[in-house]
Amino acid sequence: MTKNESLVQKRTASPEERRKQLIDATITSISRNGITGTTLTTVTGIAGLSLGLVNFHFKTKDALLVATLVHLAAELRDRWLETARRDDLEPHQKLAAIVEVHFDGSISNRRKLAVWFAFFGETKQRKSYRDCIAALDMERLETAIELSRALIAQGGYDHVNPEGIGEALEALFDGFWLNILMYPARFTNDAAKAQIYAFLAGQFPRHFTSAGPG
Amino acid sequence: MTKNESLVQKRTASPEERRKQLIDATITSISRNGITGTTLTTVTGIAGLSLGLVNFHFKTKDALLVATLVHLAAELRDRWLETARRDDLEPHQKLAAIVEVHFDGSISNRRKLAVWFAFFGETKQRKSYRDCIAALDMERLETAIELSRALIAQGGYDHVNPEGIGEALEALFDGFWLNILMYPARFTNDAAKAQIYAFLAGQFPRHFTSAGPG
DNA sequence: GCAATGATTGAAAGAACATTCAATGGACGT
DNA sequence: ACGTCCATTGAATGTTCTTTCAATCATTGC
Repeated sequence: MTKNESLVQKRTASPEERRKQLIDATITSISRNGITGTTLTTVTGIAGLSLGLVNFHFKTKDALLVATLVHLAAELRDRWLETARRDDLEPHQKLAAIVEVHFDGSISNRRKLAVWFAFFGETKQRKSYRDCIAALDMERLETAIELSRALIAQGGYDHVNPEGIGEALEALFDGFWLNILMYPARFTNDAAKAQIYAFLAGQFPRHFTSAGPG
Repeated sequence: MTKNESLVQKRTASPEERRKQLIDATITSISRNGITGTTLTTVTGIAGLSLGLVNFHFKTKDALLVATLVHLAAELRDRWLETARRDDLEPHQKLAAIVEVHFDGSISNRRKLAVWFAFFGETKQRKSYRDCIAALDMERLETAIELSRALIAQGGYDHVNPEGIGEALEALFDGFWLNILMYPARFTNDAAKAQIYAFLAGQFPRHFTSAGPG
């Protein structure tokens, strides 16, 4: 009795729905068990689906992992590109918007960060992971360099090196992410933003204060 | 014939020697194959030893992995503590020395960085990894904060937050390491040092220039 | 030389895993 | 109501990997 507590989940769903559901379960599993401890059994267990479904919707386990990374990468890219493309913003406001996106709680939380670093750890080995992340990182790096160049022209910052700013921002994004993942009691999204603004204020004092875009 | 090209390796060696040799092979294997692709067969194959030896010198595979991380962590800690303890150096020189150690080629190379990030990716799961790294990171963070405090007192930097400097340095170390691992063509040890000095020059202009300690 | 001790080997056992697939079930059009 | 199509299930398969262990070998002390 009490057999059928239906409405919880329909037995069949569209492939897109199931794929999304399995990707979501993969994120949860990697954040809980690491990539080593993530098996098709843990993923389907979390999703409440049967073992065989992964190989039906994705061909292989590896394809599921790649799809998971692509999902996260696309989500992040969409979010920051959205603001970088607005033409009602000044360069320094766009730079600030990119910072805000990277430390927004919907992007920068331990569940998702655990997945990023799980893949970083495997990166040397898996070319497909590399390629997927590299394109996004380089696009972001080039964007930050362009915005820095515009700022240097605007503000007469003669001794500032735009490539250096871009590279330092990449390092700060990844570095704060890692520390937020590992030491959440000590490192928070707000503190990360504050430190990055302090860095930018040191380089572009007429456009940034330690509190944000000036 | 040509059976015995001896002198290459004695058949038996001291446990310490073998442990060191196996840890070294583990680093190589993780950097080549990732942590997922690292098996006792790949490790012993690289070391030129037989499969059973790992379980003789370490009890389990997991113990070998932990020992590998401990080895790297101890190496790094010894190196930077050595300079941080010297009493012939000024605070800003000690800070600079810590930066130099972290981006010295014997510490910051892709072979070893791959191992660090392989473990970071697994960190949430494996408590022993966490503990081993956390102690080192916090010790380094507190040291940087202390040095910043001394610098602030010396230089009259009223608006600088020492905790923030320490946290930003942690992020910059990890972030540049990750980018050196992933994009060695774009990110180098020298460029990382230059950017970190630029950051410090922004905060402590009377003690640092973009070229290093002033 | 000769035991005795400890290191080394590799085959075998046992566990965990990805993948396959034949059988089942449900939704939807007619 | 019925048939078709596709999603779903989970037992079975075959592979890979860690761990064990009995046999072998080298070294060291006597």
